Amino acid sequence: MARRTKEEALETRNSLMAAALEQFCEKGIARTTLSDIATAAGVTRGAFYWHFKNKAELFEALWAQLRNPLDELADISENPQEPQPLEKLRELIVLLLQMVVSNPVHQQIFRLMINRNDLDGELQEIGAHMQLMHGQFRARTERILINAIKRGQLPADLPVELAAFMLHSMVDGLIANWFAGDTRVDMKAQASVIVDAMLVMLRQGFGDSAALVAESPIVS
Amino acid sequence: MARRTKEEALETRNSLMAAALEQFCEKGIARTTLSDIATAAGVTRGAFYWHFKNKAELFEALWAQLRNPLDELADISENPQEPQPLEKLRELIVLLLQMVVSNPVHQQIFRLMINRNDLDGELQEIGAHMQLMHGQFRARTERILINAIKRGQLPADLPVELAAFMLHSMVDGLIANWFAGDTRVDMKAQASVIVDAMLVMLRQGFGDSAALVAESPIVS
DNA sequence: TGATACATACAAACGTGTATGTATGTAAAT
DNA sequence: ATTTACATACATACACGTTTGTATGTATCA
Repeated sequence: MARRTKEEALETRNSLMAAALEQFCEKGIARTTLSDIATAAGVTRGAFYWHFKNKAELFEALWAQLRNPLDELADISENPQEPQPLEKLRELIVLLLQMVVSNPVHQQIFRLMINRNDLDGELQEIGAHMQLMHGQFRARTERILINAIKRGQLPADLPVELAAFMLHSMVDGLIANWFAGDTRVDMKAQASVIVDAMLVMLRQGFGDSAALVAESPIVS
Repeated sequence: MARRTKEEALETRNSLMAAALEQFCEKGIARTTLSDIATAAGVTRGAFYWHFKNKAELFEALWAQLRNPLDELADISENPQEPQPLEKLRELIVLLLQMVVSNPVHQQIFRLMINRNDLDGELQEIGAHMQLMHGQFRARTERILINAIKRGQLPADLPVELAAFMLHSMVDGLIANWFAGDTRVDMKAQASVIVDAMLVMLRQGFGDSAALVAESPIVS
């Protein structure tokens, strides 16, 4: 077979990207070959090289699509006038956790971000970009925490940098470990419980009294 | 040059392993070639193939050494008679965090464990083994939590599985994010503060009152 | 008829594994 | 104490499979 109509060509291009995404998530970017992608898409490498210069260009196109949901998510709660910043933060993290475990597209995004370490050569820029988004998320969390402090919803002496780092690390770890599959935890159902516990940590975990917790009996 | 004395041969073997470990941590296992290792060790691939069958065998030898510190760490607090399990858990996690940021050997271990996803082919067994150690750590945490509940140091209605999952995820995330380098947090100095906050979360984060935290003002 | 949308064929690079060469240590024979 | 014989500890060279990139062929759309 040979030349198709424009729509059919677009279809094969989309097939290539979809197949690539799937394989990237399964085996990682480095270990999926162009033949893998082409075969999975039902074409040959010829088709691939017609639509893309190389694997890096395809991944850039992929990432340009995939980052949209993340960008949207990031924009949700960036309002310094928000009267209930802590509640908004709660909703944001719950939403994030639930999306990751239920929405396959988001699963793919986060799988790629978790394995962003194997981005070499021309893909390093994208890896740096992921790193940047990662950092922006933390900065955003910090701003929300500061806003919450201003509004008396978090203690004034909360170490903001540290707290944001811990929050962010915990979310990352939860997602990564859920992906690793060593969990019998139903994260979709428990997301609220998880985030509530995190917020309690923010509100009561950093005072002077916190240091004595391990030694004393519970007060209930 | 050719045949050396036995001691010199052992030296080159050690050089190969040390060079390999360094490269593995830098570029990942998959992306370091046998030439990389040999060159970094100041020899050729001939020397490599004399001492090791292939990259997998070298990594197995490496891991056999590196897992020792982890095994020791795991054995520390496995005592059901421990009267202060929560305090022991606190010490364990603080120790873990501080070791990771200060001890280069432990850094290498955890770098390898974090990137255990790129273990393919013959190395999958080791990847599975790492996964297993990972799971055992969580099981151990669960047992400590149960012991702490028995001794009235944690609330009886604590969801043990979930709490252990969260603890574990947070530690993983902290280490991974600290490695990622996007942190101005001095984790060695703050380790105590971090773990104290985590324990507050365990003690007070899972009750019915926790769900209302985001909406109410702080009580201080 | 010419540009398009591929498939096919080919060349080059890279990494692995193995076969071979070789100088040296080492133990036994003399 | 030498010499001899062999195992050792590598370096070098080659054969192979795999992946990439490109060049070419070709049917079809427009």
